[in-house]
Amino acid sequence: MTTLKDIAKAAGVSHATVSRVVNNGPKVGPVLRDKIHKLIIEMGYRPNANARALVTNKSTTIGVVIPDVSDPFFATLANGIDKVSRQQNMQLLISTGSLSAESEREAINLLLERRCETIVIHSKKIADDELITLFKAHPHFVLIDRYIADIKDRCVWLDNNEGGKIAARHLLALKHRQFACITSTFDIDDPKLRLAGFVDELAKANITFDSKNLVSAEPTLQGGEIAAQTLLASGQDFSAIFVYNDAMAIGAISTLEDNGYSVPKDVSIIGFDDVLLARYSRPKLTTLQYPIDLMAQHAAQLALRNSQEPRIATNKLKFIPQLIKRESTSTYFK
Amino acid sequence: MTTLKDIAKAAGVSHATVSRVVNNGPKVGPVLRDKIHKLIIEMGYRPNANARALVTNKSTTIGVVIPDVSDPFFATLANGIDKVSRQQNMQLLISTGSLSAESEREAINLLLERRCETIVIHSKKIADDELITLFKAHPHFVLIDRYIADIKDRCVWLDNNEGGKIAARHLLALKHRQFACITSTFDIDDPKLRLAGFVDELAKANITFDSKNLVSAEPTLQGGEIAAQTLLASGQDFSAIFVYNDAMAIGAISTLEDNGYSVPKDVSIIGFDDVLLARYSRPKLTTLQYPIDLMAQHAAQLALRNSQEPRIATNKLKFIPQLIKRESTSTYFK
DNA sequence: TTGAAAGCGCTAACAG
DNA sequence: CTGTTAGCGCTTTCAA
Repeated sequence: MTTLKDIAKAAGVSHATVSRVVNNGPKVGPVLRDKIHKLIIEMGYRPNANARALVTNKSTTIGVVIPDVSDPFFATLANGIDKVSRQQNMQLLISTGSLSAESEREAINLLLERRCETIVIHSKKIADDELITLFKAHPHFVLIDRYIADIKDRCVWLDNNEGGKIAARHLLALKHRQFACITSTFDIDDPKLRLAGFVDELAKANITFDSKNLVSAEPTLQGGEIAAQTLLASGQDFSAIFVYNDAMAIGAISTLEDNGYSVPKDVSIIGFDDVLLARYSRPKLTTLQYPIDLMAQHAAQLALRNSQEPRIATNKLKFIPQLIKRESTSTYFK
Repeated sequence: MTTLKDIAKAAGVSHATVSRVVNNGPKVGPVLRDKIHKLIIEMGYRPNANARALVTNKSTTIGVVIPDVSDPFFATLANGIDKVSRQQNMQLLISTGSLSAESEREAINLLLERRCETIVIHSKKIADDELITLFKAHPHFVLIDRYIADIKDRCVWLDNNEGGKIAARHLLALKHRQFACITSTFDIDDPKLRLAGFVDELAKANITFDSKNLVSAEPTLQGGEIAAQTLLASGQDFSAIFVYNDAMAIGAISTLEDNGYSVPKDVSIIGFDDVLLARYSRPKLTTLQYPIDLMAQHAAQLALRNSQEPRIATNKLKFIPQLIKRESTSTYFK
């Protein structure tokens, strides 16, 4: 590829001068400037970003650690970050670290080697302690979708617990009194927090959640189908189900309807996340919105701000899921 | 950040030696090697990828130009590339260039500056000529989702025309004789090719497609809803609709059902793409599968192979959409 | 087996 | 306004 020197040689000037015109630097004579500009176009010169990064110690790159690009949730997350990075003329470097501590660590390391300006990390598997150490060492890291008290001003997170409470209040207001829950088998905090919030809120209304009505499965559509089958087979009574996420909720609905139960007439269902699917399932799904796009944008802004001194953390860090009332929940009357 | 020199100083050796142990290079004494290894861990050394890229002229980066990370189609594309790049210890640099020639160009340039090992480009707006010139200048580029004859051994593409034909054959076999089409207003080739294939195949069966039954809208769910309304309002007769993509098809279905038409009983609908939604809509959508994940993997492999001499192009380049028969189409009988 | 030295392409003083 | 120079962190000969 053409380099600064090539241009300099062709123009009969020093490479410093060429560098100046490339960077619109301090005054260069208009004649020279024009001549060099022409040469740059003609010879198809493109500055080498690596060389630049090396000398300036800036990389115009924002790194993102996510488990999987194709998952709509993470795709939306990445997109949120991309939106703000484009505004700042930065680029997205994605490092996929799927759900093991080892691979998350590896993903972070790769980004570290790239000397990204800043890094937004979605990590569910690395332990709190390790993350805390890591974040102390790298002031430009930001954690998304997870709250750790010791580094709380660098966590952009959703209050899952509150989400569970909101779900409970919604169903309670609809006069439901017997509940079931479908949760995820994945060993992360989110399902526990959502469930705990839900159960706590029931308790406040003097309802003890019967753990026989709790079923776990994989957090997928199929998982939801299976969980609903289990629930049905158990012969327990319930008029409403709080489901870990929308995919499972939609799976559960299809099982229920296949078994002659109508949603919401016989059973109310509430999901979590508000993915695209939720809006177009039949019945349309009542759910709790996970504003991941917005959160990602905030995380990116925070990250960018943290990457430069002085660090000011005025960002919104904690997000509350919002109830999206659609058609899968209704008043209980029997 | 810690550098090679820091480690060298701490170990009392030259930085060349440290470089050797970092790269498992030619024999370094086992004692030294151990000592240095320890120091590397202790001091948290991470090689600077930019410096490395500069000197080796390799970047272990694979660039991707797509309009939008959050669109499930492109997210899947990116994921396909990510899969093969991970295998090769490469990383994904995403450059979003939305739907204007200028921004696509800009996205490519940014990747060029990064000296990516190779670049997979999804471009719908840059003219053929310009792309041809660009590709001649950069033998490591690969074009995805578009076919240009002059650079055909570097295009990984779907035969959209054939897709239209397959749709037509399917509906014809189901005894439909009166058709409508919903197409996209976006000024790219895909909708035209799909439609042309569809119409041509009808012609083979001696059916002239009535252009009054053709409606265009934005290629989104809402677009599909609107298009179906227009179709309904026109009062034309048809028993089957070939829709540009799944999102529009699902939108069309919801409009039809809201207006008292049952799918597929009254109207058969066939989509295109086979996105996730297609599998979980009600009725489940009959559609043509766009194997974008697979295509992206092939593109990445081709790209990687093209980035090193000698260039051998043994890859599969042309893909044919496959009919996925679900519930939204059925035999016509009236 | 190890070190010295050159240089990748660029920016940023510092001179002139 | 322009050139000279040093050096970013690293790999890679070439010597020792």
